[in-house]
This record gives sequence, structure tokens and C-alpha cells, in this order.
Amino acid sequence: MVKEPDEKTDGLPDHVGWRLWQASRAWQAEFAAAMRAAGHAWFSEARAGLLGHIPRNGTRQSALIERAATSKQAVQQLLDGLEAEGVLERLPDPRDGRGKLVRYTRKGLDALRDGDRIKLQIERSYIDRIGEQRFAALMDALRSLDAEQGDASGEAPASK
Amino acid sequence: MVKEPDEKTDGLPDHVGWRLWQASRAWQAEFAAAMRAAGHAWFSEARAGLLGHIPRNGTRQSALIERAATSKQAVQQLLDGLEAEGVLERLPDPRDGRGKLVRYTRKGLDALRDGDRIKLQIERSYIDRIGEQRFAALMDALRSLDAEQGDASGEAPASK
DNA sequence: TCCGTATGGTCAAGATACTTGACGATCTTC
DNA sequence: GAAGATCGTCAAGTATCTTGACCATACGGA
Repeated sequence: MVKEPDEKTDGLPDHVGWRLWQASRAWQAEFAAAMRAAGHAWFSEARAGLLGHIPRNGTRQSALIERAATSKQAVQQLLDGLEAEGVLERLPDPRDGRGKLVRYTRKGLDALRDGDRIKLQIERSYIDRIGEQRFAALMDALRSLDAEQGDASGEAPASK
Repeated sequence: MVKEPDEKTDGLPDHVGWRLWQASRAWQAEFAAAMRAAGHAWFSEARAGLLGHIPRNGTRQSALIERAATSKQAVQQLLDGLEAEGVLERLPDPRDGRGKLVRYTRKGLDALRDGDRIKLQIERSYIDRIGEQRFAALMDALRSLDAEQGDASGEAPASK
């Protein structure tokens, strides 16, 4: 199946994983650039990945750790950074003396709002590029993949 | 379009970027785990990203830098690591005294072979999960996105 | 031929993201 | 209460990527 690569068409990968990776990278780069251009200089892809797991009304830090597919220490360090930037704040959990609640500051909520706007812009440009139908099919397939997400893949490392 | 988040269904993102990111991460994690299980302990996602840009018959380091969307120094450091692991080797380019050619060692080619096998396994499991039709639509959409890749996104930083 | 400039690659230092290991504080269960 | 689990933190190390400076070679024209 791997046809003899020549100087021009060069046998670069063409499978789901590669395509997903490329598409994901392109999206992230575009989004992050737009966010920084919108004045959110603290924005990075790793931070975005974490924020994606924090609902607008906040969450418990421990709940966050379950969702994000990394160690609790990684989450904590990201949170430290975001807190230092004034995007989030951590409060003691009134219902659990050990726990902490994470929630957005006004600055964080502003960023979310801008993020929503940018997100829609990019989405529109994607639809322009590949057509509404293909775009819908893309979303449908991705959602199915996620729903059918068996187990074999990326569960949290759960640092003992 | 962003519906009011509630405690249960929790307003986690549901847009192209997020879905692509999640899907990509899941694929990478599964693939990397399988590669390491197959005995390629040196395998990492960053390295995979670079190897994806190196055709089986090798390439010039400079050509690699153009393709990979990072700085030449980042590419070099990845290459250093892969060379130290014995996956790749660098030779002087006979046609350009400044240049170097990058090519796979036997160990590297073995890894590529295993990678192809694993890749097909995962692809098959995806088809099982979401159906052949949806899978085809997914690939179609992703390819269209890539082809239509205007410009706004991730071109190489081209460290001056 | 020689000079100016561009290109290919390297070295070095620092920032970011993430990992593992150890630990203290609080909750839960019996 | 006392054992054990859970929540969060501190600390140290690794991997990846960035920026800046630098040398060697190639190329293009005067």
C-alpha cells in the first residue's frame, strides 16, 4: 500500500491519526493566535486544554483531575499558573476541608466570552472551506467516536 | 448555542476544535501505548510527529524543517534524540557541503513496520465503533480541510 | 575572482509542560 | 478513636520547544 515515494509526492502519512493530529494542531494554532491577538497573552494550548474541563460555574479541583487525562500534579501546576495570571481563583470547599473549589474570575469569564466568539468564527471559516454537509459529517463522526469511546485509550494515569 | 450548564451534563465544550483535540489525543495515546508495548520504548508523541515527516527513503534535514511546523532547533533536538536511540542516522549531503541527509536505520524501519500494523488495527477498531460510512465521511472531511488549508493557520515559525 | 548575502546546521540558555515520589491534612469507616 | 483512603502540596527531574548567537558552505553578481 505504501507506494514508492518520489521526490514530489513524497510518502507522507494519510491515516486517521495523522489527519486528526494535523487538523487538531491547525485548529489550536489558529485559536491560540486569535486569543493572544485579542489580548489574552496568558493563553496557551496546555492551559486551554485544562480550561476546557472547567465549566462556567466552576468545579472542584479533584473533579477536574478526574476529567483531565493527566496527573494531579500537572493539573495543579497549570492551575497555579492560571491563578497567578488572575484567570482563576481557588477557594476552600465548604463541604470538604481537604478540597478546593476552582472558579473563574471576571478576567477568566471575559476570556471565555472571547473564546466563544473566536470559536464561532473559525467554525464558520471551516464550513466555508469544506461545505456545511461535510462539516456536519465531521462533527457527527467525532461525536460518535467520543461516545463510543470504549476504554483501550486515554484514561488518567492516576499517579499513585 | 452555548446552553446553560448544569451540575449534571456540565457545560463541557462541544465544538470542532475540542472534538478534534480530544480525538487526536485519544488516537495518539492509543498508538503510543501500542508502540511501546511492541518494544519501541523510545517512542513518544513528539518524535512520532517528526517521523511522520520523514519518508521511508529519507530526506534532507532542511526539507524536514520546512515541513514540520516548528523551529529548526526543535527539529534538530528531536533528531539528536532519535539518532542517539539508533532510530535514525545523519549523513553529510554529497550534493551540498552544508547539508545533512536523514535516514532510517534498520531499527527505525522495523518501528515503521510495526507502526503500520498498529495503525491499521486502530483504524479497524474505529470502523467497528462508528461504522464504515461515518469513518469514510470523517476521512473525507479531514482531507478536505487539509487540502483547503488556506493560510491563516500554522505555517512554520521560521526562526530568523 | 572576490565579496556580500542567503542557507544549513550547531551550540547554549531558558521557558513550559509534565512525571514521579514523598508528604501533611482531612474525611470515612468500622 | 484508629486504619485507610482521598485531596492537595512541595520538590526534583525530564522532555519539548523557544530565542539568540554563531560558523561553514553555497550562490549571485560586480
